[in-house]
Amino acid sequence: MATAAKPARKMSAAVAARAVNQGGERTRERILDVAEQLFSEHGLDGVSMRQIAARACAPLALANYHFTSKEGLYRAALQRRIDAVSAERRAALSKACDARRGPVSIEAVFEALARPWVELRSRPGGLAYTRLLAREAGDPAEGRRGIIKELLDPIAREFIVAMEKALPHAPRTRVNWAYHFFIGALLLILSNPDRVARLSAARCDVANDRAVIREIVAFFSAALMPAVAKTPSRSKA
Amino acid sequence: MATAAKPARKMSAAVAARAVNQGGERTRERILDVAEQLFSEHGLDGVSMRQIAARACAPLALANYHFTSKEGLYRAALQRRIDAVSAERRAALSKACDARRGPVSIEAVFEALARPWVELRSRPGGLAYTRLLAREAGDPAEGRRGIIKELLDPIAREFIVAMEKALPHAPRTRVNWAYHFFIGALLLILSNPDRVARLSAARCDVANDRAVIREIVAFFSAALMPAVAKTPSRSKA
DNA sequence: CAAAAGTTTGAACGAACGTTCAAGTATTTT
DNA sequence: AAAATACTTGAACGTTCGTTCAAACTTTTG
Repeated sequence: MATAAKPARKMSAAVAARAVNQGGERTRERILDVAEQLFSEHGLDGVSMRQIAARACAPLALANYHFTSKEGLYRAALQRRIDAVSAERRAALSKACDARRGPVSIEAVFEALARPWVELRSRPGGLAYTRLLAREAGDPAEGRRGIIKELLDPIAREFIVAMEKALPHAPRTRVNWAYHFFIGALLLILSNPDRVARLSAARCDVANDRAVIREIVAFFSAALMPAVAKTPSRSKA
Repeated sequence: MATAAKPARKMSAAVAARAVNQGGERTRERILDVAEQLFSEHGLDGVSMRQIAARACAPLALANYHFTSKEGLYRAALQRRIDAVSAERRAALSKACDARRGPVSIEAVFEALARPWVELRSRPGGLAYTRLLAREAGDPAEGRRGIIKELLDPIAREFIVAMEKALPHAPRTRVNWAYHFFIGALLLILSNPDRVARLSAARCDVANDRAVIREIVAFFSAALMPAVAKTPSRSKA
C-alpha cells in the first residue's frame, strides 16, 4: 500500500531527465526540503502536514500523494541524504584502515566518524538534516520507528570494529563505551549547539567545523591512547 | 494570570498536612506523575492533555485548572524534581572541592556531575524524569522555552568552574569542550539507552548504575589527565 | 453555622489535525 | 490520436486538539 503511490516509472532513458525535472519531481523535492527544515526544528509531532504544504507552496493532498502519510514523509526526509553521508564516512573509514602504514590510527577513525556530519552543516540544507537525524537518534521512541536501526546501525558496527582494530590492546568494553560517548557528544553539538555557545560563549567555537572536529577527535583519542603517545600540549605545564 | 490558579494557601500549620493530602494536592501529583511518564516517552507535542488526564483518572479540565496550560504542565513536570537533584549534585561537588586534601580531583567532579542523574533512574519515577529532562536538554527548540537555561545553566557553570579548578594547567578551551562532551555522552545514555544496548549488547551494561558511572568518569578523566599520571598500559607504544 | 476560598466535574467551544476522494491537467506509452 | 499513467488540485471527511465555562462539591475561614 505504501508503494502504490510511487511505482517505478517506465520510460526511455533519453527523455527521463526532462520528464523528471518538469514532472512532479521538483515539487516533491521542495516538499522534502521544507519537511526537513520543519521536522528538524519541531520534531515529528510538532509540525503539521498543512504547515509543510503551505511553506512548500503545494496543495496539502500532494504531500500525501507523494509520501502516503506523515510518517512516510518523515522517513523520506531522513532517507534522502543518508546514503551520501554514509558513503562519505565509509570512504574515510576504509582509507583510515587500508592505509599503507600498517596500524590503524584511532584519530583517523574518529575523524571519519565525525567529519562528514560536521561538515554537512555548511552545505545547503545540511544543518537542518543533521539536526533532524540527531533528534531522531536521541529520541527514546526511536526504536519504535526503527529508522535509526535501519539507516545507521550497520555503519555504527563497522566503526566499532575499526576502533577495536585501532586499539587492539584496549579492553573491548571500554572501546564500546567510547563509541557511544563519542556519538553522544557529537549528537549534542549537532542538535543543540546553542546551549554549548550559551555556556562557553567565546571559548567553544561550535560553529567552526575545523575546530569542532579537531577538539572532539583530539579529546576522545586522548582518552583511549596509551599515555606515552600523548602530546604534552602547549599549555604552561 | 499563570499564578491566579494556584494562590498560596493561608492556613494554620497544624491542619496543613491533612488538608494537603486530602485536598487537591494528591490528584495534582498524580497528574504530574502521568505527565512525567508520557512526556518523557513521546515529547511535549506527542501527548495530549486528554491522554494525561485519562491515565491519571482525572477530568480533563482539572489539569488546566492546576497548571493553566499544556506547557505549564510540562514546565511543572520538569521543575518538580530538579531542586532535589541539583542539591544532590551541589553537595557532591562541594564535597569534592572543599576536601581536606588540597587539590580538587577531576574524577570527583565528574562523579558529582553524573551520579545523581544516573542513580535517579532506579528511584520510582526517576527513569521517566531523566528521560524527560534529557529530551528537553537535547531539543534544538529548547532555547525558545528557556526551561533548561533557567533550571540547569547555573549549576552547569559551577561545574565548569570546578573542572577548571581541578585542572589548573589544562587549556580552558579544552575543559569547556570536555564538559559538553560529557553532558552529551550522559544525555545519550539517559535518553536512549536502547541503542547503546542494541549495538553493544552484553559489552555495555547500560542499566547498571555503578558500571555506567565508573566507565564515564574513568573515560573522561583519562582524556583530561596529564599524560604522566596515566597508567602506562601495555600497548604497542 | 454562614461566607469564602479552593477543588472537581461534565459539557461545550472553535480550531486544527491526518487522511481521503473525485475531478482535473499534464505527460508518456501504444 | 487514443489510451494509460503520472501528477495536481480544492473540498470534504471524521477525529482530536487545547482551552474555557458554569455549576457543583469540599474544605478553610470568620
